[in-house]
Amino acid sequence: MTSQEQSLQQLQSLGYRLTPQRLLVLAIVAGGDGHMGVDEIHRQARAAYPYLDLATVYRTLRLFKQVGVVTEVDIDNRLHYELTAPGEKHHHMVCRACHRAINLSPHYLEEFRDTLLREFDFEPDIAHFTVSGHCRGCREMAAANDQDNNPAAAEPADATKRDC
Amino acid sequence: MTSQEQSLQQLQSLGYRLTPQRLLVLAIVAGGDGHMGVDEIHRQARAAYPYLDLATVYRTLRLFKQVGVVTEVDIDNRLHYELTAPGEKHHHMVCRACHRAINLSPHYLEEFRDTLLREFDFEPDIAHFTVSGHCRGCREMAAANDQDNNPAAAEPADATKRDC
DNA sequence: TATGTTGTCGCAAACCTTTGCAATAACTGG
DNA sequence: CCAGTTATTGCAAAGGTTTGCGACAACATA
Repeated sequence: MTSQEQSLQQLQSLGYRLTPQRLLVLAIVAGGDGHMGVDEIHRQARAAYPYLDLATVYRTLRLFKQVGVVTEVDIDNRLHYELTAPGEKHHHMVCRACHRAINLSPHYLEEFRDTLLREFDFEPDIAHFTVSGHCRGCREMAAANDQDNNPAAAEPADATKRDC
Repeated sequence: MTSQEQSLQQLQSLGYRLTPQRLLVLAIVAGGDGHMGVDEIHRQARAAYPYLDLATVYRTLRLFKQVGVVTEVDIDNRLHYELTAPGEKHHHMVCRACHRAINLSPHYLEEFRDTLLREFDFEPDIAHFTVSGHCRGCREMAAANDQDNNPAAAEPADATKRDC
């Protein structure tokens, strides 16, 4: 049984129905290479089934996420989804500047999770966890720029407003 | 010099302008008790200055956040803001079920930050960090409910769909 | 296979938030 | 204190995402 079929069975066993729309969305996310934007998933899905509504895509992906079939990644305020590869689960670090996503092994979060659970009885949602910040490349670029505009003087707003 | 005045000076030194709108929003957030929703801030601000636009409130708060004057908390997909108390900085744990926010000492995140920085050269944005999950109370309630509906049988979708 | 139950769909409208733009106002230097 | 520069405003419209609702379709049962 493939992992896709497993997912479908799981959905069904939880009382959800297997609809063509869901099969389609699952197939597309599974076929994609890495995380995909909602609009891209919708576009591809429409090619096969033109009536599929965007709202349905959102609802389907939200369900898949809830059940653990897909992982949600928020990239620059846009939702992206990728198949949750069993056995190769990972979280994401998303760069606020270049918007690239870097995979992060769960190992780095487990300790954090354990601490919160132990100390506060708070169960963090680490299954869908995204850390935003600034990646190496963008940090180097920012550092270089700071050197350029070097000559002391607090740079005025527009330079400061750079995202990176 | 109060911490508010400090914030204003900082804005100015970064090249931003001190406008009545900004003073107003700052005063309201400072006057509020804990984090406030954007609409609430807007409503209160309008009482003093009816022309203030919601977009301006959003822009102002985004700026304040960027500069570190306020801390952003995402509660159930709605932005909330609170003054960044210097010396008492904290992060938040937000419960996906009851939507309450629990403060979290920075201490718990610093180690995590150091690791990411060391291992990946990735600087996480811990300054504005919110961990979502499920708090003690809601977890206990969920556990209790599971006991009720006990008699085996995978509960159908609607029970599973509960948020907590 | 026929029938009932109820989860799901498509549609349209709402939601919160961001953005483009021209007019305005805050700061700078003279 | 005045004029020039440019950050900021209000407005309107767009953006991505969610939601309410009636019609429909998936599953279970007989």
